[in-house]
Amino acid sequence: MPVPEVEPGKTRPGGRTARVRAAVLDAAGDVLAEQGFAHLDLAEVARRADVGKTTVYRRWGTVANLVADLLLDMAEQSSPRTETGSLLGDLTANARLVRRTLTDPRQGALFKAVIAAATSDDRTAEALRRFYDTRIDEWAPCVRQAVDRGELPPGTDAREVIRAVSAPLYYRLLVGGGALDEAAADRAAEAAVAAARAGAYRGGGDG
Amino acid sequence: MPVPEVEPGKTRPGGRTARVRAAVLDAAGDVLAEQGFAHLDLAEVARRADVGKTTVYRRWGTVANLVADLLLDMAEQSSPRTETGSLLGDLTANARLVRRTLTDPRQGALFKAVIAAATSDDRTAEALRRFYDTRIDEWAPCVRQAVDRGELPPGTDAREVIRAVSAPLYYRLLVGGGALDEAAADRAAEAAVAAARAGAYRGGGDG
DNA sequence: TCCTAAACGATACTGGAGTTCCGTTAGTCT
DNA sequence: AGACTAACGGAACTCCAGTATCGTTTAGGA
Repeated sequence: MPVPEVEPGKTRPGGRTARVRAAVLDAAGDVLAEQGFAHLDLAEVARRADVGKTTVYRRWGTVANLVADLLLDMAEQSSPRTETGSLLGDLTANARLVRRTLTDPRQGALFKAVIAAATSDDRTAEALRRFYDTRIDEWAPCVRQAVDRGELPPGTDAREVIRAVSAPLYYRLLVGGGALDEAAADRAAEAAVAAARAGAYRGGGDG
Repeated sequence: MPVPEVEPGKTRPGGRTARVRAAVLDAAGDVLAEQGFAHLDLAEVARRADVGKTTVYRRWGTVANLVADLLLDMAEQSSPRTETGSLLGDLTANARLVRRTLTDPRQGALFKAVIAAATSDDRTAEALRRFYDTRIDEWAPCVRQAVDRGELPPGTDAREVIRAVSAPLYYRLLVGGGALDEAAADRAAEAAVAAARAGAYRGGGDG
């Protein structure tokens, strides 16, 4: 792959360039959701996006790059966090949001595909890590508030608690083990709260 | 793909056939561990296994099939569970075993690859699910013993507790969020015990 | 030990993913 | 408005993963 001095789309990001990017990312999402990461080929994405095959190969080049860009695009659309006043309420809201996302036909398949891509490409893995860092940062404050209220022991690692809510849901999505229903989401939140109360997440990073 | 009436390797499983299977699975594991699921091609596996390319395509046909067979092979080698007498001790032992497996260069990469393959192929997903069912069944008894001892509330879903130990470790392996060190393993076990004590895993399936 | 055919493997072939070339379209700047 | 060139896109090409063919080896049974 001949590396261009400046990658396309940077010096003239407006108009057509932006339209092409949007169309390609949209089509890529569709294909990933329908067929999974393994059967994704850029030619088909180009066809669906009504865009020249050459363009897709020039701007993204590999499946991994395309997926990484898709992830970047997804990270920009943030869904606001709800505040219920109690830790269990907040984490349950988070767990249900995650569950709803993962069980949505398009989004769920997309996440599976993105995670699969990240297992064999370092740049995609990095993009994925950043995506979740952003998401987790949005929710961490509710844990810190709980610490301030005295619901949780001081020194509790807020981000670790948020991850603890998601972990069992992703586990079900990727390796199985029961339905990904609302009861599972509620249980994930409940378990995270119980573990945090018991001090299992003390001592980590930020408090 | 012309489906044969009887798939190769079933009517004459001895001698050469078995040697070929072992060599191919071994080579496949190496390639998966080194390059990941995305860049796996059967021709290279054949080359490494010192086996005809035709043979690999005839017996396995697709990457997903090969990975599923590899998984079947892995499921047969069971590592015995240790008994420490306390729930936290048992689950910590389990968490550390899982962590050691996932951080081992070959095994860890292999698990990543297998999970990635399962995201886009139903048969691989089914094989993966069975693999974990077996593993989890091996460890579930220690939770039931804890229930009998009165350490956990009656009605606790044993398999769900075991999954709760693994979930955060797999989450770290696949989507990131901190090092996969022994402290993380110990924390996973501690959190699972705390959540189980609080009754977060009551009401599920077997008790 | 000998026979049958299951399974292997070397070789040649094919289709399509990814690349290159070059002409066309249209964003951006003055 | 006009010039400049970034970015797009059609078409032809390359290369190799996956397939087909057919002869060779060897497992399993008599």
